[in-house]
Amino acid sequence: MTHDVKTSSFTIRQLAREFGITARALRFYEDKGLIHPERLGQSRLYSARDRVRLIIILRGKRLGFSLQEIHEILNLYNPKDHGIAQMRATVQKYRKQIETLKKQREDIDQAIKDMIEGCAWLEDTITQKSQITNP
Amino acid sequence: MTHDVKTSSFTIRQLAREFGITARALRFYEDKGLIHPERLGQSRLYSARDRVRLIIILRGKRLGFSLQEIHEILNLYNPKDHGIAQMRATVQKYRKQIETLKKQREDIDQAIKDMIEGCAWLEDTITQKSQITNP
DNA sequence: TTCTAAGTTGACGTTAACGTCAATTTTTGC
DNA sequence: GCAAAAATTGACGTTAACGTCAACTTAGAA
Repeated sequence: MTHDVKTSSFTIRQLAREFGITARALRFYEDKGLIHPERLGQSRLYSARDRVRLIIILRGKRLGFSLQEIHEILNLYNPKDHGIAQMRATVQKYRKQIETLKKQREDIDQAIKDMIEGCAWLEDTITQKSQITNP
Repeated sequence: MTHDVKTSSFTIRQLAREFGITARALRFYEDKGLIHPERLGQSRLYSARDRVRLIIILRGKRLGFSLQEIHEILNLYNPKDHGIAQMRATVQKYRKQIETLKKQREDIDQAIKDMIEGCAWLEDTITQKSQITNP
C-alpha cells in the first residue's frame, strides 16, 4: 500500500497491534465469519466498520461470550433484510440479549459486593491486630 | 447413607441436579483444586460450604473467568495464614479483583446501551413502515 | 442374598480458540 | 532492482473444560 486509498483503512498488523491481538486471531475471526475485510490485491484491508466490529468482538470476549454467540450479537447490528417480520424478530433477539446482559450485571454486582465485604473484614482484622502489637 | 450425619450435606448428584451440571464437572473441579468435599467411605460428601464455593464457581464461569482465575478468586475467600503481611497482600488482590469486575461492568453497560439503541431504532423504523402500509 | 442404582477411578475423545511452523508471494525501503 | 519485512494459505499442535465409556466397588431395597 503506497498511500491511503480511503480515509480510514487498516492493515492486519495495525489492527492487531492496536488491540493487542495477533494477525492469526483476525484471520481466524474471518474464517468464523465475524469480519469481512476487503482485499487489496491479496492483502486484507480493514475498514473503520470492520474496526468497530472488532471492538464488539473483543468486548464480547471479555464478557465471556463464545465466538458463536458474538457472531449472533454482531448479526443484530446489521439486520439482513428489511421485512417487517424479520425486524420484529430482530427486536426480540435484542430484548433477549439485553436480559442476558442484565443478569450478568447482577452477577457482577453480587461479586463486587462479596469482594468489598471480604476486603472490609480483612482491613478491620488488620487494624485490630496492629493495635495489639502497636499500642 | 442411611440418614443425615450432619445438618446439611449433599451427594454429588444432588448438587449436580440443583445447579444443572454433571457429576463429571464436580469431580473435575475437585481435580483442579476448586472444591474439597469430605469422603464418607469412598463417596464424596459436599458440605454447605462446598455448596457456596460451587455457587461462586458457577458465577465466575458465567462472567467468563477461567477455572484458574476462579481458583484464585476462591483463595481470596479463605486466606491461608493470618500473618498481617499476608492479609495486606490479600487485600491488594481483592482490590485488583474489584477493579477487574468494575471494568467488566462498564463493558456490560456499554453493550446494554448499544443494544437498547439498536432496539429503539428498529422499533421506530417498524412503526414508520407500518404507518405507510396501514394509513 | 441378589440385584440395581449410584458412586469411583482411569483413559481416551471432543470442541473452541487460537499458536506455530513451513512454504510461498508481495510489498517496501534504499 | 534487490534484500528484508510483511502478507498469504495450509497443516498440524495445544490448552481448557469437560463428555463419554469401561471396568469396578458399594450401599440399600426387595
